[in-house]
Amino acid sequence: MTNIQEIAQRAGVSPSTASRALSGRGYVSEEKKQRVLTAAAELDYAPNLNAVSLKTGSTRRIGLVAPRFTEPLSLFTTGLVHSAEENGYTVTLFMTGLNAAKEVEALEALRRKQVDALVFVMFQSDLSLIADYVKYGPIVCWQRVIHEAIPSVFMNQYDGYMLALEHLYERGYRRICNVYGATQRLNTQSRMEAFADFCRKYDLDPLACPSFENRDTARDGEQIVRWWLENGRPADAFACTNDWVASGIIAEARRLGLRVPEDFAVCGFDNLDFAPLLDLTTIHYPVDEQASNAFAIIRSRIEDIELPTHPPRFRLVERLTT
Amino acid sequence: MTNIQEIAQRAGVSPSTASRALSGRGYVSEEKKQRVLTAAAELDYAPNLNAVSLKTGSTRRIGLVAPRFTEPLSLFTTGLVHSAEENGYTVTLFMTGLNAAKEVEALEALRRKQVDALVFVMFQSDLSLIADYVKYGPIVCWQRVIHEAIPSVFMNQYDGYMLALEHLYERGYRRICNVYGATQRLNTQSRMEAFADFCRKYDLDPLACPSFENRDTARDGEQIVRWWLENGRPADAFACTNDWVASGIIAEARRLGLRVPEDFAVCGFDNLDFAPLLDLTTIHYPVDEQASNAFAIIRSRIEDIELPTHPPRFRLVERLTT
DNA sequence: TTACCGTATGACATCGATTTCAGGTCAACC
DNA sequence: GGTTGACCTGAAATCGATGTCATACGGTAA
Repeated sequence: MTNIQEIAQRAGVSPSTASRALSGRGYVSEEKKQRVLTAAAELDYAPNLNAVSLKTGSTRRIGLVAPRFTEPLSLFTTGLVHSAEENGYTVTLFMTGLNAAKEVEALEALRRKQVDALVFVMFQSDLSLIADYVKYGPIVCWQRVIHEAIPSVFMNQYDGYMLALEHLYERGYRRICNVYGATQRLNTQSRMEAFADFCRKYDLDPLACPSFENRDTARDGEQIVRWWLENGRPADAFACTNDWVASGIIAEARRLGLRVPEDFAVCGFDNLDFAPLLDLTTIHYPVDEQASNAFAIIRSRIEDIELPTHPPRFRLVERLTT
Repeated sequence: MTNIQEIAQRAGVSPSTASRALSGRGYVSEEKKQRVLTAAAELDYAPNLNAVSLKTGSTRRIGLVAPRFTEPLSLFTTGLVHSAEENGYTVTLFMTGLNAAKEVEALEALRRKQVDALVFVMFQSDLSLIADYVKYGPIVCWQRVIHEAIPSVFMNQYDGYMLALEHLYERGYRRICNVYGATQRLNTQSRMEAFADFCRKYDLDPLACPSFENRDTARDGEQIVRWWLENGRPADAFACTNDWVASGIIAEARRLGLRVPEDFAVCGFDNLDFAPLLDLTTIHYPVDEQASNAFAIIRSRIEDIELPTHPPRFRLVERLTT
C-alpha cells in the first residue's frame, strides 16, 4: 500500500513535487525528478486510480450497454475495446437482456461516475429517459436514433439492402422474397423502402412474391423453405435480414435435397464468421468500424477533439449461394 | 454535483449521520433517517463511486483478460457478466491479443485498484509473473494451471474427448483420425492421453491412422479433406479439436461431393452456435457454467464465503454427422 | 534599478465519501 | 445510587491523489 506520500518522503520532497515528477505536469528540477522516480521504483509504487478518478473527475472508462455480448455483438465489443485501449480507455460491460430496469442501472453508473460515457447497442427505454442522463456524460447509440443530444453511429440499411437486391437482379433473379426482421425497427423500414424503390426502378411488381416479417433465427429460415415447397415455389431468391435466417434456409434446403442457387438463391446480411462455411453470399456489415466510430464520437466529446470519421460502407461479398 | 454534505445540510444533520442513513449501517433515529432520505430524493443525489472505492478499498469490479471477445469467448464473457451483475459486481474488459505486455497492463490495473480481481482466459505470460500479483487481489484462470495461488476452473478435456471417441466407436467407426489443436496446451495433451487409453481399451492400433496437430481453423479442416482424398481415404471418422475445424471438413466435403457421415463421420467440440446449422455432432462444452464458477471462486475469496461449486459436465450432442 | 517572467518548491485545500472516536441521553439492572 | 449498555450524534481523521497558491530565485528587458 505504498502511496505518493511515502515516495515523497523517501525522495525528500513534498507530495506535490512527487506528483509533478510522476505525472510530468508542471516544473520539477531534473535532479528531484530522478530522485522521485528512483524512489517510486524502489518502493514499487503504483498510483491508486480511484484516488485519481475522484480528484480529476475522469475515470477513462466507458460503459457498453447491450442485451448480451454474444454474436453479433461480440464483434462490436471487441472493436470498441480495441479503440478504447488504443486511447488509454477501458470498457466496462452492462448487460441488460433488453430489460429497461437494467438499462437504468447502466445510466445510473454514469451518474455515479463509474464510467465517463456510455455506448448503447440496443435498448428498450424511452429515448427521452436516456437523454436525461447526457448531462452526466456523453451517450452514443448504435442504432438509428433521432435526438439532438444523442449521436448515433447508425448506418442506413437502405444502402446495404439495395446492394443485395441489385446483385440478385443482376444475376437474373426476378421473384425475390424478402425476409425482414422486426418491423418496428427503423432498419427494417429502411429495407422496405429500398425494396419499393428497387421495384420501381426495374418495373417489378412488389407484390409478385410475399414477404416475411419478424424473422430472425435459423429456425425461421428452415420454416420458410418448407413454406416455399408447399406453396408452389413462388420465389427464385431470398433476401434475408441476417445470416442466421439465410443459414437456416440453406441448411434446410440441403436436408430436403434442394440445390442452392439452382433451386433458389440466398443472400444474407452481416457476413458473420460462419458465412464462408456455407459459401453464403452476403452483405458485409462493418461492425468493428462502427464500434471505432462510436468510440471516436465519445472521445471527441470528452476531450473536445475534432475527429474526422470516415463513414463505413456496406460491401457485397459474393460467394456461391446466388 | 450534489454530494453527501449538501444532503446533510439540507436535512440538518452531519455528513456522518447522512452517510449512516443512506447506507443503513450504524444507528440513526427514524426521524433523521427520513429527513436525509427525502433530502437525497429532492436533490437527486447519487453517490460518487470513486470516492466510495477510494475509501472502502473495493470497487466491486472484476477484470476479464482475454485475447479477444469474439467466439467462443463471447459466451464466457456473457456468462461472467451475468454472474457478476447478479451479485452487484461489474466486469471490465482487458484485451490482450495474446500479447504479454498487454497482460501486464491488466495485472497493473489490479495493482492500481481499478478492479478487485481478474479472470484470465488465455495467456502467454509466465505463471510466476501472474502469481506475483495475487497479493493485490484474487486471480482465476480458465485454463489448466498448476499453482497453489491461482485457482482455475479448467475442465479435464480427457473426459470430453473420451465421450467423442466412445461415441464414434459405438457407431462402428474404427479408423479415427484425431485433429488436435496446439500441442503445447495441456488440453491437447489430455486428449492425446484419452486417445491412447481408448486404443488400449478397445485394442486398436493408435498409429493405424495419422493424427493432425496444431489445427484450429475451418481452413485447416478443408485442407484435411483434400489430404484424405489424396491419401487413399485412410480414415472413416474425424474427431476434431473444435467445431471450426469440423465445419471446415464438412463444408469442403460438400463442395467435393462427399457425403457425411457415409464417406466419413465428423465430430466437433464446443457446440458453437452454428453447429446445428451443419447438423454437427459435437461435444457440448458448458462455457457459461465455467464462467459462473470463475466468478464464484472470486467471490468466495473477496467476501470470504464458502460457495459449493458443482462441477460442470461435458455432454455429447448427437446430430447427423456421425 | 525596477519590473517582469520562467523555473522551482512546499503548504494546504480539495475531490466525496466512510469510519473512528468521544460524548451524550436514557432505560434497565444490581 | 451507580453501573452497564443500547442508542444516537457530530467533529475530525482518513482514503490517495491533484492542483492552487504563495513564495522564492535568477536572469533579462525596460
